[in-house]
Amino acid sequence: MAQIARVVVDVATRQTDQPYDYAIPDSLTGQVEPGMRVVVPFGRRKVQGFVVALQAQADFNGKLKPIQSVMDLEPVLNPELLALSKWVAHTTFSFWMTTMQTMLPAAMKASYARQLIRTAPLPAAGQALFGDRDTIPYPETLTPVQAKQLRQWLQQDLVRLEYVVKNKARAKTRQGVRLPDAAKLASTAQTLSPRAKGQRQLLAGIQAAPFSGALPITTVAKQYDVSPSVVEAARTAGWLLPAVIEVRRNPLDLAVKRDQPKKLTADQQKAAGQFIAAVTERQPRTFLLEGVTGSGKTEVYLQTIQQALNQGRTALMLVPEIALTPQMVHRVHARFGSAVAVLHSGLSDGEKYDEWRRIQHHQAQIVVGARSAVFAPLTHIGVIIIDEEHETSYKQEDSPRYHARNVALKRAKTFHCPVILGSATPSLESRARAEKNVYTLVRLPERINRKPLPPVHVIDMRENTGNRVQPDFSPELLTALNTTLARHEQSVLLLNRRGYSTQAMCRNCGWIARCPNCDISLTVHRSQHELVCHYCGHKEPIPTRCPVCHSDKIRFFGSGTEKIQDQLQEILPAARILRMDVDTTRKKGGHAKILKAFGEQKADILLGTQMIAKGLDYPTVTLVGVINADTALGLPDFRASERTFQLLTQVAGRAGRGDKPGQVIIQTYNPDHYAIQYAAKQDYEGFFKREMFVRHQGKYPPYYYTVLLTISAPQETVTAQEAYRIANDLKPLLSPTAIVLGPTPRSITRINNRYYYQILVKFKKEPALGRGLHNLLQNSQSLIKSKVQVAIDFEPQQIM
DNA sequence: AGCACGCCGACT
DNA sequence: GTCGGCGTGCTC
Repeated sequence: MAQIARVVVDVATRQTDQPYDYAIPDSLTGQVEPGMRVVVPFGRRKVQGFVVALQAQADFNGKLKPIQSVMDLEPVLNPELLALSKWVAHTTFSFWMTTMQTMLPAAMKASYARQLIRTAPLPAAGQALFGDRDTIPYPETLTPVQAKQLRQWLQQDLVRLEYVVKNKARAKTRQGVRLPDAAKLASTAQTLSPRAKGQRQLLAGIQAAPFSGALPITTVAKQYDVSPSVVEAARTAGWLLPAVIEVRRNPLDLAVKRDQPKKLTADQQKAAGQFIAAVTERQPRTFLLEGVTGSGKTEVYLQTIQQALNQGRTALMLVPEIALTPQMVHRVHARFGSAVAVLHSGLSDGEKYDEWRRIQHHQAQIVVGARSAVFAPLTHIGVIIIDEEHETSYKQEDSPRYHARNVALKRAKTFHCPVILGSATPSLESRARAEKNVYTLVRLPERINRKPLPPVHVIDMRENTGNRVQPDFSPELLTALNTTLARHEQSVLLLNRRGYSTQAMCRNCGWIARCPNCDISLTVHRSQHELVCHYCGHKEPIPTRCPVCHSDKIRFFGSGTEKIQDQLQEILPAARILRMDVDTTRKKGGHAKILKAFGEQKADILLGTQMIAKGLDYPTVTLVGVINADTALGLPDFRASERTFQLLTQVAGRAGRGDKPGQVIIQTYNPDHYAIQYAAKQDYEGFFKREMFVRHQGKYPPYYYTVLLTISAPQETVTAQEAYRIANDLKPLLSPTAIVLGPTPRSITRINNRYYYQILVKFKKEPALGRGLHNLLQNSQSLIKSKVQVAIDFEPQQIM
């Protein structure tokens, strides 16, 4: 008989990252299962914990405390997810508790409260504190005098301190009614006042055609053609019984018009055929679907999903957050209706919780969502699709630093199902695996409409710099913008830099506005009348005089989207310009709103950061302009070329999707750079070969694995010291083929008054490294007192 | 993460 | 003497 529960507690630290044994009290026998949340005493407090196993015997040699209560009626993590959470924790060097919480909707994260309970009469000061209540929330602020008093009362047992674990997750409910038994209903006819006309009508209606179960008041009113207040009255009178109804907060418009599978082109058919066979035969294979923009990947996905459903299986489809547009969601929804659950950041916590529950209760067989949807509680998965697989947003940047692609591959192995990775510009890692036949390469080389890709002009911005009236616009781009405008067609302009200006500088003495907390200059946000730090969020007013030399010659350098918008408006006064960046899309739905306005042709030019490059599919766009293709190229990251190529290729694909021919203009100071050259030719395979050579030379992925250690502390000397110590501890663990770069200060060494140093390890095969890194974290406890933090990132996406 | 325990300097 | 400063170590 299992009397012991092993519980991982909600205290995310290295020391407590392990299961603790708890006794299952008699009152809870049979109610505790692995994967359930429980409330347990931990030290003096009460905390939430996850039951990870049941045992007959305790591992712990001491007195066990009992579980206080069980938070769930059924496990929130099924055995597959429980095992997966452990695997993710281990492979990403994060806490088990954290990975389990990551799998659940935010609404299920516990919140904690302390409360004071009066157990005996208190002196006057206590009366003031408690008033006429015996239980009060723990006061937010206490004066030293109050604190001292409270301590005394606690010691004298006049007051008790209690810890409460709160479960935030609540299904949304509505007031409803259900029917009493037939006899009661029949007797009501006599007791009802003759003047209660409405209630009589309702009663007659119900007797003629009774409803079953519980229905919302409004539904009943509508069904029997009475006013809701009549139903309300019937409930108050007691002949309709009150009921609480769980309603689904509804993120999808359920009244969507259903569509049918489309006829596939020969290429699509060939691809879909392979996927469908793999789904049917339950092969745990990974496909890399390399398809140019507009080649109809989505239709292939949808038909593959259909096959999974036909087989009685479920399907998981991951899409980058930014591409999870209403258009995209609508498409899947139109095909599969209410079998689809959508998980993305646009939903409220409550909505996410509801969607999650629908999946858990098998009411949804298809999940479409961003990164974290990879943990959706689906069972019997028949296929996993990752669209735009090269997107860096599939890697979570903070702990747990998991890559959705790796998690998907792991789950696919468990479920014996295929994974389809789709992209027009696959990541080098994936494309290289296809080269080695680890993945099966499938190509969709042509656009569905057979339209050629639009011509791309690369403009050398080094020429005629001095002569240009508008330093940010080449004559070619201006002409194209003008003619497009004249033809009443739409343009998309990409500038990967938000704000107004990247620098505010004094022309007299050279002073530059810098962030007080970070080693970076402040960005000018003119509409906000502020200087903003894009790293820590620090804000200050724009100075009118130089704080050093007091001159008024403060000038702004480096153009951001705000400034370009101003300039553009000046050059093209007639143009209606929409700006889309983090600043204009911060509000919920802001993103969709701008896209909708542009789609309805309420603007001529859409100017924005890289978010405009993804998922935007408007046939009316005939001009795509890239104002500065070099922003990403200059970064000290080995993926700079890959990023640039992907971004340019993607944004170029936005032009000429309709009947009218499109064109693309790329402005650059590096016109000869291969990333720009291959992007202009839309030649992925060419770029792949060239970049593979570069990576081989530099000993970078996909030829080598990478692990990035980031060491940070409030003092730079401490940070450097610890970084060197860690590097020295690490080196003896490695074989001679491994390469250790650093420690080096990060390019922005100080952010939010913490200094960052990093160590990059490149290796091919290091069996001892994983263990070594885990030990390192284990021992890093000693670093806590000097406020040193160590973060380990396996296969980092950002190396800066 | 909290919280207790414990060991030292500054006060009612 | 004791109150409270924070350094150290534990929580089944």
